[in-house]
Amino acid sequence: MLALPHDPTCLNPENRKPAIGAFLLTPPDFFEHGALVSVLTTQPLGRALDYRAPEGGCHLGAFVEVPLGPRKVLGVVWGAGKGDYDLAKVRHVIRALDAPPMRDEMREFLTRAAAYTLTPMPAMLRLATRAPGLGDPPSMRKIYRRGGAEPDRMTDARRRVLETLAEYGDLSFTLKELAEMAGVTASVVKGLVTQGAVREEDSPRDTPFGRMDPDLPSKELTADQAAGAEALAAGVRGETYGTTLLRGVTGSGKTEVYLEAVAAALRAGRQSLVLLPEIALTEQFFHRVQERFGAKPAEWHSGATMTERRRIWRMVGEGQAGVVIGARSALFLPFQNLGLIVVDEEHDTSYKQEDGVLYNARDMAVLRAAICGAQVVLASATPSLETWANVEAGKYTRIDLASRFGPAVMPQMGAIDMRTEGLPANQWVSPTLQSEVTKRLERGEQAMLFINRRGYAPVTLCRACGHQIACDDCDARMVEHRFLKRLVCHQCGESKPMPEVCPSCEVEGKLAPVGPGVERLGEEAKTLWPEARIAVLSSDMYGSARALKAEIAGIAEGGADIIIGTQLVAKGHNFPKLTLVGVIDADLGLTGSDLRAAERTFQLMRQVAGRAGRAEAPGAALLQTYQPDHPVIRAILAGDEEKFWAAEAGERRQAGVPPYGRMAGIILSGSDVAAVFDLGNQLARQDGPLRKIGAQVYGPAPAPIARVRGRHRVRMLIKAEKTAPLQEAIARWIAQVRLKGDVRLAVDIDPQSFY
DNA sequence: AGCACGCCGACT
DNA sequence: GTCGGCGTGCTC
Repeated sequence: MLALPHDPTCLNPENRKPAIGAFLLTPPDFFEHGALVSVLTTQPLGRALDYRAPEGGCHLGAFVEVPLGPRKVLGVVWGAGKGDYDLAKVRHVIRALDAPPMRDEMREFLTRAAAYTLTPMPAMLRLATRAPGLGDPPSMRKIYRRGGAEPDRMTDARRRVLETLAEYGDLSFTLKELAEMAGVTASVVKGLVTQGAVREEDSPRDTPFGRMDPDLPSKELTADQAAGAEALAAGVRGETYGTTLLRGVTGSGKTEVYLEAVAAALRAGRQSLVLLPEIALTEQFFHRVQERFGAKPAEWHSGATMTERRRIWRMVGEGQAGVVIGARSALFLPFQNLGLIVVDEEHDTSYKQEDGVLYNARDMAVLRAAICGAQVVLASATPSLETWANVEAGKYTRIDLASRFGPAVMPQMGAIDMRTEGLPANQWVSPTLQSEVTKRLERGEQAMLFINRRGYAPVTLCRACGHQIACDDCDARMVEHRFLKRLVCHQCGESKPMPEVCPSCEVEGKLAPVGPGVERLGEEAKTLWPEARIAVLSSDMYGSARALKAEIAGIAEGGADIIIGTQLVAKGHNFPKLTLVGVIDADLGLTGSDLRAAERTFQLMRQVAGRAGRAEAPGAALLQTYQPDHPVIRAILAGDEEKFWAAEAGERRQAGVPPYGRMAGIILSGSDVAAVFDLGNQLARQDGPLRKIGAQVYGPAPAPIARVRGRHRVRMLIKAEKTAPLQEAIARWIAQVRLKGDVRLAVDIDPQSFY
């Protein structure tokens, strides 16, 4: 059976069997010149190809350049050649690249991750070779150190240069650095080079990361935190696989605690990876890490430059980067000696999304750690039900952190029953919420209004003919963004200017916004509190992530009285002066048939509410709802998390859905609706391989957004028992059909949302 | 993924 | 008659 990230019993290194492919058993680790090797390329070929080892031979796992037709492509030596191809046609590897070979554990990780997510191996390999300039020789620069000779004539300037070099012993400098430190011009140094008193050398531009010192004084930990930190550190010292849920609300010191696990890994000489959702990769966070360890960690994220990426990839691979802080793709860096993976905000749904390959970084972190004998820390204030269930099942251990400020940090929760508020049309702040906000403003405190909808209004309706403006390429309504003066499609990002006349009936001046968005709420707030400083925070209103983060920092320091924000305000930012959070539409997300809706709403509400209040200024959270008796709303109000999870777990167990059953989503897409549905129906008819494992197929049905970027989308859903070998069955099932034309088929194992 | 080969429509 | 559409197949 396949090792499943949700099932650590399969991941125990002791009962782990060599997983996929017999070549992993005992392949030779070096191939002499001319020997047959099997090379996996990043081209979508579906299998590895045989080549002959290059002059000088190559190691197992070596990164190589191979000829493929008229082209040269990147590949990895995956094992001994199979010899099943006409030997006369087998070509030679062009060269082995100047990079440490891929380790066995990385090849095993990629193989098992590919099998789990049903991803073709070449696509998987691409994730692990995303280093720019992998094939290039290391980039060089000139450095200067003391040479053997003495200068013919000693001058003041020359003496200063030689003294500087003597003072710093065996350190070396660039020309600019040395000249600056000695207070001379570059020509003085050049003169000494000619004399042989200073030596000019080539040195790799990619330099190791600064040594992280685990023994610098850490922040003082409470007894509770210290105990948690020690438990995590003990796990790391054990040098075996294990996963721990580290649970604690904002302000409980989660970060300090897991940084002690990082310290333990550093002391043991092992590397650590801290995964954060992209949005949480803030300057502030890096400062904390630098403060704790006295040096900058490697930062791997989408905004990193080519030079930074190349340096990190190389240094991680040479073991010269002790701590990497990164977004999900950092999981595929070539760690040599990984001892710890922290997944912060483990419940965050952005860990699961596509960059070509559909995988959940949290689950892949567990898989990777299990393979290389590392510890995993899953940190969250509001863990996912999967993690909660794994704790209940005894697969993960659990550490709870109490708040530093005592239990009072969770704000007082209340519902505002919108059925009795008598709110006029086109207004969304109820009188009750309005007066509560006014109270905070009078006390000089901050209030936040939360609405999880970007833009001005979600729907633009023609009052003359009833037409709703939709995207030309998608079956989605376009959202007015008054800030941008445009209509935007939230599916494909397409936008167009706000029209004057209805595109359907061409009547002028009858287009009307319907429903609230964050911008419209901002407008309402301005009329309700004309004196207040109001900040509207939405990801699309700032040119760059940096600008947004700067804005948030300004607001946190008191730059606004009322904060109006979308989901992004719920993530990781502290607003110390904030004492009231008003949730405009707590019901949003409760409707629909998405099984995870309750979980997501619960987590989001807890997070937003968690922004309000500190020990010295207790907070309150008010939920505007039309369904105050809805079980999820009641659970949120009661603040009884354990009860909520237990109830939610019960319902999912009953329904046989994750994490108590297994699911997979199939997305078929193409420009011709009929062709896409034909394929779906054909798959539904030929469900033998799925029936054999007791799995059921639902669909085909149009996807929630049935057309995106001009491509029609059809969804199918597969449900199976937890122990069923789902991936193998799906692989056999889809192998029965051939894709014609531009029809595409994607498999989504453990989908985040399923309709 | 690329690139070549190959078999049917509208043009100099 | 040929130029060119993109369906099918191959790359060690």
